[in-house]
Amino acid sequence: MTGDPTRPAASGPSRRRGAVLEEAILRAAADELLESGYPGLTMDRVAKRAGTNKNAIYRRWPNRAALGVAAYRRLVTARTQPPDTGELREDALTLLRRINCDLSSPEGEILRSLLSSVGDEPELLAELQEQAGDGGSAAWLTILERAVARGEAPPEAIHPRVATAALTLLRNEYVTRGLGSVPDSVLVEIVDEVYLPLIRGRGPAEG
Amino acid sequence: MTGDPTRPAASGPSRRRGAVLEEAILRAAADELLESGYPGLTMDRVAKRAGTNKNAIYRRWPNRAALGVAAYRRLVTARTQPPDTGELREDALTLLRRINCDLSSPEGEILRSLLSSVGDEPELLAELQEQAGDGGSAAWLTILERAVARGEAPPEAIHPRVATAALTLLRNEYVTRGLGSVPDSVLVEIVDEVYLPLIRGRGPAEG
DNA sequence: CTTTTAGGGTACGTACCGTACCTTAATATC
DNA sequence: GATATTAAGGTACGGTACGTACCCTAAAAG
Repeated sequence: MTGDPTRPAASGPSRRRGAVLEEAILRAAADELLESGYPGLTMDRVAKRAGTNKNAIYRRWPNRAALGVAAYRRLVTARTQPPDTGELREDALTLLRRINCDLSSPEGEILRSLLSSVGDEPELLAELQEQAGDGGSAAWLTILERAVARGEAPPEAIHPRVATAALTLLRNEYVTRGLGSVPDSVLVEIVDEVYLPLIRGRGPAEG
Repeated sequence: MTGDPTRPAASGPSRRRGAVLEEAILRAAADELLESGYPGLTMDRVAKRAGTNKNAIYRRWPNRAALGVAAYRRLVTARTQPPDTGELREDALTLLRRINCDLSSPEGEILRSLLSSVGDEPELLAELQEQAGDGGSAAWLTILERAVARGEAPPEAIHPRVATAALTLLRNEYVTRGLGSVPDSVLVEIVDEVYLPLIRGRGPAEG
């Protein structure tokens, strides 16, 4: 095990600098995140894995939490494209299933542990939320707007808090139940018993 | 500063045992929680504050998280009695304001940090949830049932996930926004834009 | 070629968890 | 009342990890 693909085959003392080194550190940190989760992410191991030392890390990120957030960003590249099935119920379910899948994946667990560990650093928290939770907010508004255009939902339904209500309830399941993924029946229940009735209830009040 | 009110004025070597010592430890841990929050709760400091040593603690609780949960229990004694204003909207707002108050209190912050730190220990998590979040679930069902009895809400509205939807949205605000309390306008919005429309929408579908 | 910048190596200081070991006081048992 | 047992006190330790300091050296800038 002498060949380290991340370094140019130590023929001579080739020392990485700047962006190259930064990338190597982030790669190492992201790999550690995947293997051990955020609680298992240690500065020493990241430094070792990146083939550098803690100095280089602390020159770029002030502490472990900041590195964790930065490394997590490398893991989540996919942007959530809103589905378009022609029916609001199907759109909502699809979106919810997708998010459930994301949240129950290893990356999702990492995200959750990160979220819980940076609660006292608002900057990092905001950065995380930007990448994860609220990124989906736009998608929910989109499917709702399409439903309105089809006449499937009243225009009064278009409201950020309403649009993302299903997402919020799903997130709550994760907070409440701890580990593992949320069963599909719960997703269906959220859509049929809460989300759709809510949309309906925001229409013009019946006599 | 020689007088320590928690110990009988070291006249002779009076050694506390059993329940007395346990209470002293829990008091010390609860005080530390209030002063420094859960992240600042350390076994050494609790031992010192209780006038004992870590041995006595570890003989009772297996680790720091368990002690934290046990100590938190000492801080939350009040049980949530459901309001009864005669109107669903007022009941919901009152309940929501009460919970907002609880969550934004120092105890609420402790609860949140605890919740985030014991995510991997399902037993402790369940114990915490029992004391805090789901304790309110019954209250929400109660005010909803009363509204149904008054003819203010359709009987179909009685559903656990529906009843606690407002609570869930409020909790989400805390998770999303980090520190501080949630402004009252948000509570009103949750009730008027989500909770009440949801209740209405679960009535018999019009035309 | 010299100066500046930034990475490498390493050793610390500190904090904290959880454990081990022995001593000693308080209770239980005879 | 004497003795055995239980549990608390005191203390030191091993282990881990964060964050810092120092000095040396390679790479880039001038």
